[in-house]
Amino acid sequence: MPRFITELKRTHSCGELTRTDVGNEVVLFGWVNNRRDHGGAVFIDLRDRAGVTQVVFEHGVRPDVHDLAGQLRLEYCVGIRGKVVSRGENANPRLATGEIEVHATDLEIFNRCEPTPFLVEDKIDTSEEKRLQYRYLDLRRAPLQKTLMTRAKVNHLTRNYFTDSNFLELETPFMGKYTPGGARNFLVPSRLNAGKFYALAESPQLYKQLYMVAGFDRYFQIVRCFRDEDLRLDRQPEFTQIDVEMSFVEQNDVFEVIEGLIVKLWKEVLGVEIPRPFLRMPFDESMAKYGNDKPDLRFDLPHVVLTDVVAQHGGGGVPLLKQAIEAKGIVKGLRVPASASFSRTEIDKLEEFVKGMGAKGLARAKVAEGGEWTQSPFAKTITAELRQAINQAMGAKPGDLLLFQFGKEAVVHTVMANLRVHLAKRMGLIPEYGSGGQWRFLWVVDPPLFEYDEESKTWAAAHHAFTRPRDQDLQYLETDPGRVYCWRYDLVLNGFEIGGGSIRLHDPVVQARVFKAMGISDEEARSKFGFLLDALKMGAPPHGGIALGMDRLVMLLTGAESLRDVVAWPKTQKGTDLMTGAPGDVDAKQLRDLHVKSTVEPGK
RNA sequence: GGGGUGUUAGUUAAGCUGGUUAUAACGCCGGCCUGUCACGCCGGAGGACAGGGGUUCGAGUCCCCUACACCCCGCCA
Repeated sequence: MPRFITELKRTHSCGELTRTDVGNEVVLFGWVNNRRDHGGAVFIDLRDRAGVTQVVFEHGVRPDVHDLAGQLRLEYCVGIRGKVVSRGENANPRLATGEIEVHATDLEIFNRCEPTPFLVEDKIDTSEEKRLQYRYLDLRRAPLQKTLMTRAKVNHLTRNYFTDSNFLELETPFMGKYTPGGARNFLVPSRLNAGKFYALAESPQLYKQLYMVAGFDRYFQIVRCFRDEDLRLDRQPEFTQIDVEMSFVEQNDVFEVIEGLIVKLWKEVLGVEIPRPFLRMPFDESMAKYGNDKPDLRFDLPHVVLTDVVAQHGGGGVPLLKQAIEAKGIVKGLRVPASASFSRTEIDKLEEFVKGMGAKGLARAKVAEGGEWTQSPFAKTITAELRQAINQAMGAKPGDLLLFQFGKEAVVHTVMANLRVHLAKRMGLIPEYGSGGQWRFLWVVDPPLFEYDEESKTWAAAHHAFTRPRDQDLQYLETDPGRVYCWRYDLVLNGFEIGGGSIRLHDPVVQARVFKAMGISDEEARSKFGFLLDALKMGAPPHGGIALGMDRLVMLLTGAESLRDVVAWPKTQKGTDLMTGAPGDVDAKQLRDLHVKSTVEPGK
């Protein structure tokens, strides 16, 4: 028998043989996806990343090969040689290669396989814990193989798109200087510099701006970023950004380039035409109507801000509302149409849901024929005037359910934003996972430059300190910082933030005023960002850019339920790698070399 | 730091108001079978019920704590 690999080279993948190959001799390599042993004939579904082909071993053809085939088990890695034969009447329409099969004349078992911890099949039937522990087996499954192939395609298309548009792919350091603010950094102790630490880059932000100063006026990079923050369904501690920066541009120029990329990706990957230009919405409108800056626009269910209405009526006889107004809180309502018909029990469940997010409760009212409220804690005390005003503001109709939140602005927004999405899923307006075939792209634009930090009683940069304020707002920089809006933008798709960026502040004079408004002294600014401030004084061009969350893009493109399904080797919610056991212990000598001493007691 | 869901053969699940030997399917092992494709048939092995503590005559089942996984709040400029 000739040797596989050295003498018998692979001629085809397991996904490409068709009728036209009938009669040809082929060599296939792959894994045993399934076996059906009939004694005199053994059927094997042979799988590689391209697909599955049925291979038949018949006793009458080659008794020795047939005997060996009898040893085959799931996930054995094998090579076969044989002849392509039409299956005629026995064709399997569920298989892409179902019209043919290969009658094997040679077989080599490259490697046997112990019983796997779970069956390698398309529709997985095991815990995510097991999948992550044996990730290389999980990755053998066709859905994940397709996802990673899509990911590779997105990489490829992105590189071509930017390269064709005269962008340069330039790299930036992962190990840099720790800069305060923003995401928590992973730290790397320096062996050569006792007591000093590198920080892993949370993004290439500063370096890409310095590329602009250096004159590389169109930059992009598909780059890994590191953030030591708690994980979520759409957040991993290391993730990939499509990072872009351009000189001599305004916001519209950035949108133009990015929309072009998105349209291309959706067309090439999904065959879907995305209309341009994308919708735009001011940040304040998004907060008011949806409670966050990443609204899912596949459904309506808007919030109604009732703060002013309630204030005008002095709380309308409801003590809780009065207190909320007096404490400078806000009041929001959400109208659930009568058609949704939530039962009392279901509404109580909604209340549990919102309490888990910091809500004190879930005030509700069912609207009766005459506009009266029933099943409501407010029904008895609220004045008819306020009730009517709220009904009118919310467009309430008989049978509708009105839900309310009031109190601290941030909590009300968060609770109502999550409630809105939760309701939409319960009402079947959007699926639990996936796009449902709807792609609602949105630019959220024009946010405030600062947000007030209750703890430190200071104005902090809502994003980063190098975002360009709107020219017409510069007059308020010293007197009323909350009125200063800026050239910042987020790209949102179906409730996910898939990108964000800004036009940068390249004017050193304005930069100094921004730092001052933030209560940052010149010395402090110098010590933290001196290199960038110097650079801005040396002919820095006007510039701006954006970073797209590459993993999230792929997650949405593939309909994956979580970022973990589009990252080949992801971490668990506690940031561990269940396959390798990282993070792990290191020995005392390593720590000594790094001038590091752990504060954790041994055994803890 | 907080709220929620879960953890029973290799895997997925069943196991009721606590009761004697903890079931099933797939996988695995042995045997039979030449047209299966969720192949079929016969036989077999395989379990510290996540860990610890408690209640009880008796705990997979009830209570408490811990660990791990997942979802969310905080956090993520």
